[in-house]
Amino acid sequence: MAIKKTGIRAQQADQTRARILQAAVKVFARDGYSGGRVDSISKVAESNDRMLYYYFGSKEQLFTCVLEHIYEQFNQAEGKLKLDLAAPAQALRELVAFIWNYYVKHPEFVAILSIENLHQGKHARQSSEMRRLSGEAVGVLRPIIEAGQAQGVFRQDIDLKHVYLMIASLCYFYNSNRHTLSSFLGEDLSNEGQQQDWLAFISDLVLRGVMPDSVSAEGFIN
Amino acid sequence: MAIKKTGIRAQQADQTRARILQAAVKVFARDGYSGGRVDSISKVAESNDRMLYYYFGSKEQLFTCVLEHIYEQFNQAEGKLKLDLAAPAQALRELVAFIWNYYVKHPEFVAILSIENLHQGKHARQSSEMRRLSGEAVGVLRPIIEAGQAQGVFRQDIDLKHVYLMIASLCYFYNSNRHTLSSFLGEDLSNEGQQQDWLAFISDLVLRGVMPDSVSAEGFIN
Amino acid sequence: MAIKKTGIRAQQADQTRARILQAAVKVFARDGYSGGRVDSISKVAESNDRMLYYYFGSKEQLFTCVLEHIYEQFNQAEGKLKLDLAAPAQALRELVAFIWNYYVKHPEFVAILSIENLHQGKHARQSSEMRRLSGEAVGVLRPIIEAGQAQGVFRQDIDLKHVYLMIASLCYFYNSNRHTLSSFLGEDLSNEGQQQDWLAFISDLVLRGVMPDSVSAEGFIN
Amino acid sequence: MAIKKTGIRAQQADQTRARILQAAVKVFARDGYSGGRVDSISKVAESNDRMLYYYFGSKEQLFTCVLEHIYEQFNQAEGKLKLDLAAPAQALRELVAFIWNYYVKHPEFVAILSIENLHQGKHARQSSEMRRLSGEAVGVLRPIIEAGQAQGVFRQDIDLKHVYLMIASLCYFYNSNRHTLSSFLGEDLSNEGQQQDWLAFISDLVLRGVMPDSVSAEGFIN
DNA sequence: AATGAATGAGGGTTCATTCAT
DNA sequence: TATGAATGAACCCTCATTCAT
Repeated sequence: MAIKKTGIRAQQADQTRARILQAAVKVFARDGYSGGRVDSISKVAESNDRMLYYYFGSKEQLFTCVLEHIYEQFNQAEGKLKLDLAAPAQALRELVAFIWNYYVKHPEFVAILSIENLHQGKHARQSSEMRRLSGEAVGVLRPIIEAGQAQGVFRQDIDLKHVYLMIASLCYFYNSNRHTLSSFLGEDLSNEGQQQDWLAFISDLVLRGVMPDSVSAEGFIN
Repeated sequence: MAIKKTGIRAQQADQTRARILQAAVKVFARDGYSGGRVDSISKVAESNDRMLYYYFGSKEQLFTCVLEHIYEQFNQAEGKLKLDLAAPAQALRELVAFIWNYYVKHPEFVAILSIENLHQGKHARQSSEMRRLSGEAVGVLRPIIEAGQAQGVFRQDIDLKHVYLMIASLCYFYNSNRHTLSSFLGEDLSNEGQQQDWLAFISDLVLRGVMPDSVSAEGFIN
Repeated sequence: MAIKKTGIRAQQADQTRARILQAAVKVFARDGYSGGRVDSISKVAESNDRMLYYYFGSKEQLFTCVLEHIYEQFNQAEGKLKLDLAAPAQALRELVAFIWNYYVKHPEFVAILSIENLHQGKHARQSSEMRRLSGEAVGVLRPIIEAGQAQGVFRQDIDLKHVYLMIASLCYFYNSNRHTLSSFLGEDLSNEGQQQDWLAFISDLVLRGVMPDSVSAEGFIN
Repeated sequence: MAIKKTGIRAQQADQTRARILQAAVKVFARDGYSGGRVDSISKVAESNDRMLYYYFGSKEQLFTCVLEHIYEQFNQAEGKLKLDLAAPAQALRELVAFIWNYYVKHPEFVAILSIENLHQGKHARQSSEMRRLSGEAVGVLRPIIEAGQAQGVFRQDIDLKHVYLMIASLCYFYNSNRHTLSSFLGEDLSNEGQQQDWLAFISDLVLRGVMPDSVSAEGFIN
């Protein structure tokens, strides 16, 4: 990896690998792990079964790579966020919006994470790459909270982990379970208006969650 | 179903059916839909493949029955809740606690719902029984909120659906994604202390979510 | 096994099992263990792959059954031998002739044994049935030798195992290696005349091997 | 081959070829022809699949080369034997001991020959090199027998081919089938004591096989 | 009501081999 | 000379399902 490959063949090889990986993301997200057929993946990738084993060893290892891949992509996107720590509440709102939008626009990210959890997180547990990637789950969140606390606009007794879970819950569940929810609630949660409303709601809610009791969420921001 | 069966043979038959259904809940929750083998189910049920087809027709129909079954169970449990509408905040806290505890104690409920969503809710959509069962998703929640609004302790501009989603999100996600979350956060979310902390946090948060801005959550309740 | 199966279905089932077993003998003998395709076997048996697994569990277990089967057949045939212990030399000649003829007429027996040895006898070692069947490898030979010793026509210092190995070697190798031998010796060992000559030779040789030094083999018999 | 290659590149090439050949001997002997994977061979040879095809064309041709190779090695070893034709019985004993020891020390030779016979000797038949190498299968044996006959210590009516087969049978079978034999006889034939006893036994037996009836085997030699 | 026997299609995986550089 | 990339066919085996009793 350190040494850059050159030559047309090597480049094509990288492309083949990449195509298979992307196809796997798509197929696993659509059909689950067991349901995701090796054959389907290689067809979507316009390659053949054998190459999948050539590059990834097995279906299981491929899934692990998929997991690493989607997480890396998420991390990259998150890394590009430019948040103004001088305005912690605003920064927090923007982070919530980012996460929400990422989940909405990347249903495969949500699906793959759900699949992995149905498998008790066994792939994530076995992957050292995953441990590296997840090292700073709260990495972006932490400075915001600390800045808010320093300014006195956030409560001092906040558990960072709780804030993280709160945001993730509110963004994830709506998307991961939108099908049964739409059935049960009798409303199409995929509708954009609904989505906007929900984002507004959780955005406020998160702020309420971190702010001192006497301070109004809306009031403060404006 | 409506007509009660009698006789030993009929009872045995019902027992066989019930054993298969419970085995299916267990196996699907553990292995997913594709991964859940008809064979495994009949073995766990101490029956044989053929009976599964005899009673349920197909794997797919069996899964639909499983879905209906777990939802019916949840509804029954929820129906037993005795909430004091005279104290809406307290009632809301109790509802949150109930849902949280139900998810914690019935991981198969959470798993099966996740599976169904990975399948785009197709079984739920096709089942009229499901539509009936889900008819009143917000049925328990509605009177609480209305009572709170009548008393002036809850905001008037609350969207019932948002409250429902908020509670469900905060209870569900922690459980459904606890494996990857434990990895990422570096803490075991299955730990009981962690669970208690989280319940306390979301319990407050939900109240903050429904109360007028100037009223403190803790303050009001106590 | 103890309870005799009845009914047409059960009989057909036994036949199916038997057909697969016989086909397996044939195919393994022809193509070796790795070379013997599950598919070929089920085709020869006029059945299908699935039944092979239904009855035998795996290719490996099927091979073990084949091993047991051919050995059982051999034992049965050997058991039918009626040897006159009053004439030990003659009895020994008849035993040699029987073994020789069995190997000639059952090349699959020879082949399967060779295959098993190329696999270091792992199937035989793991099969309790094989241990039972092989329990009396020298069972038929022993009384002959003891009778000969009692009559003073066989040497007293004979190692039963050596006699067994001598006979088996001389009968087996000619058949097991006839292809390369035919090439190397420039003569077709499958030719019946050659076979007769060899049988006569080894028949004498075996007698020479067990008789006291001063007694001529041919002389004594005639 | 006739023209000696020179230069470092050429030498390396020869070494690669030799490594592959030796690896093939090892792998085929261990796993059989079908079971012997091209991949395993190239790995053992610390080379790669492609080189195997570069040097040998195909798996089948490689096996043929293996066959030729092991036979050549045997011939070379046999050629180094210095036998005293003035003492034919002693010479015959030494030849038996040589063959026995060669088989014991070269189980791969025995294995590969067995494999080739399971394949009906097709590779040997197609190889002109094999025909050349096997040209004088009885080449070493013939002068011994003729010398013995001339001295009157061996029978006149001996079939050279029978003597060859007798020796080969008695040496080969014990080794080729030692796994099942050990199982069946309940004794470990790989044990050195057992081997020595057997060599003594067959050594005497072979002499008995070639000597006139009235002459004792042991008596004569000593 | 219950169950052994049977099946075709397809599961993940590996095979020997060839291409292109 | 040497090697990564690629392939189609076939491997052993298991799937959900149905038949016949």
